Amino acid sequence: MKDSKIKKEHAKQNIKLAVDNCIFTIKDGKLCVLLIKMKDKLQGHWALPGGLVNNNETLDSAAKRILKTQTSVSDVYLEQLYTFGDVKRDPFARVISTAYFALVPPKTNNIKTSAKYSDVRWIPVKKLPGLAYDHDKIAKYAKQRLADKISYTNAVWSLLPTKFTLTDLQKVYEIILGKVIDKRNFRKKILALDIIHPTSETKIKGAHRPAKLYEFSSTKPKIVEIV
Amino acid sequence: MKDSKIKKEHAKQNIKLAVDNCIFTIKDGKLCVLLIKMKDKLQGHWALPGGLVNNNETLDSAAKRILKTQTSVSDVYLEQLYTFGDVKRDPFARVISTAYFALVPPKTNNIKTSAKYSDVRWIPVKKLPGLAYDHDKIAKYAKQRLADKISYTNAVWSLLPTKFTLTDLQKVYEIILGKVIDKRNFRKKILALDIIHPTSETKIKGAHRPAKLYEFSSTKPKIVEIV
DNA sequence: CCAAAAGTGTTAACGCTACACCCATGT
DNA sequence: ACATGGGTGTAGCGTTAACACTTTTGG
Repeated sequence: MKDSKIKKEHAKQNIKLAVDNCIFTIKDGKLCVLLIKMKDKLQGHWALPGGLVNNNETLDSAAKRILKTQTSVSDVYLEQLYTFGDVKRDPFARVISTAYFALVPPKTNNIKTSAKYSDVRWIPVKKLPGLAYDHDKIAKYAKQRLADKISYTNAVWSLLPTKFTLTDLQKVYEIILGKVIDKRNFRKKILALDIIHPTSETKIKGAHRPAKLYEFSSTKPKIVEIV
Repeated sequence: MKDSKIKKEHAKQNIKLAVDNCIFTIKDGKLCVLLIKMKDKLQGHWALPGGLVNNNETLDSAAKRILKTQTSVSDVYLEQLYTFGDVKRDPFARVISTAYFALVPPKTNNIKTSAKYSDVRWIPVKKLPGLAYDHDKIAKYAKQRLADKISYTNAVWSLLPTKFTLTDLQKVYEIILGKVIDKRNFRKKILALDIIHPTSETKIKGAHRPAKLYEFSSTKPKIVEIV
């Protein structure tokens, strides 16, 4: 009895290590997550793009490599989110997964399926299908982190094109935080922070006054109180 | 050439998964970290208590088990910190480690070395020796998280005995944040938050007015703006 | 009576919130 | 001229930061 317990504790570790990426963008005024559709096991299910870590790469580079291989998305700033270690999170094997998340600008539409999956798509977070493994949990966690993050950093820059109007910017905040924001207060605050500045260009769209286009002064990560 | 690369990528994953715990307390007015002194490999070096995850346990329970086994510390709320995945962080093998951190009250002095290590001790963070592996990095990260955490939650309760004076409480904040705080403003703010309440007891210590003893109204995690 | 820490209020500056109208454009 | 979204200011309120003296005790 005692022996078997000791034996169990000292059994050779047989755990696989994976990363999963939760990538957000804003598309058609909606917050979307990048999902892949699975082929073999769990066929037809949607999941976050993820995979096993190679022996000779860091976690960060594994996340980057897997994202690129599975979806063709590259050059994004991936940030580690959390490591999910429940014993049964993967029904086929013991796999622990470190989740990463990132924000990409809306133009990132050059997503491509790899041979390993049957589809890649941006899915609105409000219409997420049930995801494979514990990816629902990961996505929920990531969404919360996103809301926190844009509230106290300038991270929102990576969800916008290089030039944008103040209304565009405000909409991003409203979509992610899920609430309406007062236009005058928002502008006052964001301009006072000195993280964006106007360009000489304007955006003409429809029968109304053209909007001034702004750009971010710096895309270096910066802590600021925004909302 | 191309073949060897593909082979490498598809090589069987051979990575071990560990947890490391960064446990804080306040001792003699100093912020301290719980360290173990190593016996075999890296003999004589200090390190955070850590070890490999078992096949049939979650990450959280691994952290708890390892902390108890190596130091006899139990019943603490461990929170996941970050997962460190550099390729060379462990010079002997490829080991990825998920770090946890926790705060314990100063009375936790019943720490005991296990046979596997030669010592366990509370070491002031200001006097940390160079630690084994990448544990310096982990400890630094944990210290930052601690400062953040006590600033916007009631987590500080787990660093104090059940009854404490307002001066005790203020000292904890000053030690962790590394700055002096105005006594009147601090008291006003902390009392307005309604997370502590006075008891009928006082603490008499030395030739001066006795201090009222307080307790926490709740030890449930709670988000509050403190400093 | 002296030393040592406990305890206690007020004021000024700042930031946040709420709120409504005119502007520039295309049709 | 009208419809549409762009753009702007202010007043009241609450929060924060700065600041110094009295109280209670033991020796």
